[in-house]
Amino acid sequence: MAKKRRSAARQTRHKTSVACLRRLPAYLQMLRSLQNEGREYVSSNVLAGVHHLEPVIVRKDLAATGIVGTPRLGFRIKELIAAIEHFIGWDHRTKGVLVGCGNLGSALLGHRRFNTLGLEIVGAFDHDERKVGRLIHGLPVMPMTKLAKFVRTRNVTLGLLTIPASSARDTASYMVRSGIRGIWNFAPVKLDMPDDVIVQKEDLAEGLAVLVHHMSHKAAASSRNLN
Amino acid sequence: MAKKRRSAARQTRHKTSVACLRRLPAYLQMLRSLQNEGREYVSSNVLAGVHHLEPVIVRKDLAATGIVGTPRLGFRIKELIAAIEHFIGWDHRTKGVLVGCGNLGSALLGHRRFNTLGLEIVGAFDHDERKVGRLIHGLPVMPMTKLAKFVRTRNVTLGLLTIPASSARDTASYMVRSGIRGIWNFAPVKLDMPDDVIVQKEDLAEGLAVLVHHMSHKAAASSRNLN
DNA sequence: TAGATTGTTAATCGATTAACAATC
DNA sequence: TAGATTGTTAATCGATTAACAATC
Repeated sequence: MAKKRRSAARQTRHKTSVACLRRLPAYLQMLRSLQNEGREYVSSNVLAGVHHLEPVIVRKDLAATGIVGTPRLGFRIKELIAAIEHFIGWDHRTKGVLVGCGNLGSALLGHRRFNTLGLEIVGAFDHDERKVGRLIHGLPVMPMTKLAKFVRTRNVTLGLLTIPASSARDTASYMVRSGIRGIWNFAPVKLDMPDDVIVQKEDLAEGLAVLVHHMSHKAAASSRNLN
Repeated sequence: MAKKRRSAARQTRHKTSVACLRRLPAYLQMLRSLQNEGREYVSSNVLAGVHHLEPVIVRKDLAATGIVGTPRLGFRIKELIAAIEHFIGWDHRTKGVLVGCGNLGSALLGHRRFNTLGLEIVGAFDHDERKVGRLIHGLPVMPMTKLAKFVRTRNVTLGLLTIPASSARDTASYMVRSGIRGIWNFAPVKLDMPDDVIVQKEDLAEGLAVLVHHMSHKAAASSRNLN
């Protein structure tokens, strides 16, 4: 029986699928609000309501975090929150610097939700000297020349890249040379980085393409019936 | 032979995968810059460089748009751009209204790249009366009470939802009652909508979870070798 | 105990990759 | 023609779903 139990935890060794990782934050959000309501246990069935998921998918995802539930009761919410946070890496704060204080960059600097997501933006940088010194949501914009020292003394590992496509590649290299190990890339450019640097690309165009295609297609589908 | 040719175009009828749709914008971006360089043809091999893709994936994706290439030459860039834009629905402007002029909303209002992506935000709205009347990136913020009439007279089909989670659901319903057919949802909430309304959810937490997990895991992987 | 819910194994589905014939 | 590149069919892979035994 003890052997059985360990097997669930061992799943952690399987390479976790990106699909699973992307679903975990939604569970977390729901779990927190259930916890605020004073509930103690939750079933995979309830959690599945967070999107349009099958309960068995939820159980598979949760198993990946090493958590074990109780038949008839479900999962202990408190335990589950801790397990998911630990699994993602949100149980400790990750410090990040933001490079590129334009529209999007400024918005991210003011994004309070990051507090809930284990991310703390501790420094803002920009190439543009005219922006240097300004306060954006309480953070002073610093010149790029101070990046390397800042990253080292503050022990920052993550960088948010929010500059135009043209200079994104050079800036990213500079960030990595400064000690950054992971880049959240909001520029519409593919970054070629050494293997030990993690890059996560974020591109609004992707979601918009899916949305607009579905909208045009839905319209097409109904008018096609006229044939 | 003519029959063979038509079969490629016929692929359009297959339900297109979301994965494919998400890749198309990146091809488009590269195609445009190749066109600016004056090139006329491109191979699937070159396009594959846009991410870390296999050329055969690119050919499959392009086939979904109905385009047909030429052996040895590749694809005519001009034709290909038109085909992708048409397929996604970016060959005609989609008009959108933005609801929620906070940090993120303001940033999106100033996001010039949407011009390239067939999206034109023609109106900005907010619940907060104090924001009404302000100009954000040239657009005046309007009160929610004017939404329905605006949507109808301007023939707007798309809505960008950038308000806090708490009121997102109610606001979304109101948008749909006002005539909106598609919602680009930036609030961390699942929206339950009638089947004929398309919802595309955008959640930064997903990408961040993937990034942070990979970063922690990479670190764990190297330190694990010490055992 | 009976019943609800978990965890696991097997089946299905769809997307990616491999292999290769067609063709300019 | 020879060779590069396309388009297609078959094989592989991985994720989702179905089925069900385990268990509180």
